[in-house]
Amino acid sequence: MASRMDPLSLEVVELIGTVVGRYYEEYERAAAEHSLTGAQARVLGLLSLEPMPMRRIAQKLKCEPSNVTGIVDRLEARGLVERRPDPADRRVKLAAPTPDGLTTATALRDSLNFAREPLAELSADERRVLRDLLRRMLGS
Amino acid sequence: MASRMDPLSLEVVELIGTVVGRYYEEYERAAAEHSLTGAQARVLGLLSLEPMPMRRIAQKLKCEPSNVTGIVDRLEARGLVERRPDPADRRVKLAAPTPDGLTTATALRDSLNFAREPLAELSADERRVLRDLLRRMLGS
DNA sequence: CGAGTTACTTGACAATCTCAAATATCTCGG
DNA sequence: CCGAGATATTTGAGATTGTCAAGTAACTCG
Repeated sequence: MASRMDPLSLEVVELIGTVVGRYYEEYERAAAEHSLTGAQARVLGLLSLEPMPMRRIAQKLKCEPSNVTGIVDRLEARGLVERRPDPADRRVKLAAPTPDGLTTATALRDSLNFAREPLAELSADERRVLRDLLRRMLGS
Repeated sequence: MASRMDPLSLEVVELIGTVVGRYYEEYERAAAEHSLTGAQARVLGLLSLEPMPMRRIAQKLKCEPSNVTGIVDRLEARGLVERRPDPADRRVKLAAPTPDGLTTATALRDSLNFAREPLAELSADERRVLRDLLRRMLGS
């Protein structure tokens, strides 16, 4: 039972919850700055790393493929993304960022302030410790 | 520019992004287990700590009060929450969990496994260090 | 008392999400 | 090679979440 967790672990979970809240808030703010919704920003960010089929976007977002159709539709309508045929399989449509989309994706990454402000509180040594603890927590 | 951030900070941000993703996933899963949406689970969780006016729920969720109306409507329709008059101000409606709502909120907290699994990797000492780093990062 | 503010709801609309069904294409056994 | 079944995407219906503007009721204060 979570209610039997020790107070220390409970506090850590509480703190992580706060981090999650701030991160999301910051992400939505950065997306809105570019007139994008959070979902649109996430898809554009994904595609800026590597074009991919609609289905794979759905897997990354953990949602139904039919949902991705609408999100990519809106990004395409704004000229940030385009659908290309997959030469190897005519069923597949590869979503890829346009030059405009790439620019927006980069600007979006740069305006995601979350990192700077909170991490500035920590020294390099502390950041290393934090990195190692997070790595172990995530089992990487 | 975020792109000029040092590699260490970039990695920490990346790791935090992963934590955020897993936490959200886990939260939605736990909510769905009780046939609740994420938003409904968040409101029920809030109210289980302390009944509060609609307006304050909106402030906590950082959304418009009109949005809260619908979410509380659905929780009320399921008998998990009730609206009570505020004796001090007849404009205000206090949302409070029913006994059923409290039970569900507790079950929800207990089924939120996020904490256990990842934190189990860390010793008590390490958890203390993590707590202190997160506290400082969040400026509490 | 009355003007202005505050709390909540309602209605219209957009975006996100799910599910079921339709279409086009691929794959593989026979 | 052909046809059955699987796969990729889209479409359409419907629920939920979110915004904004307008409406109603109740409070506050000069």
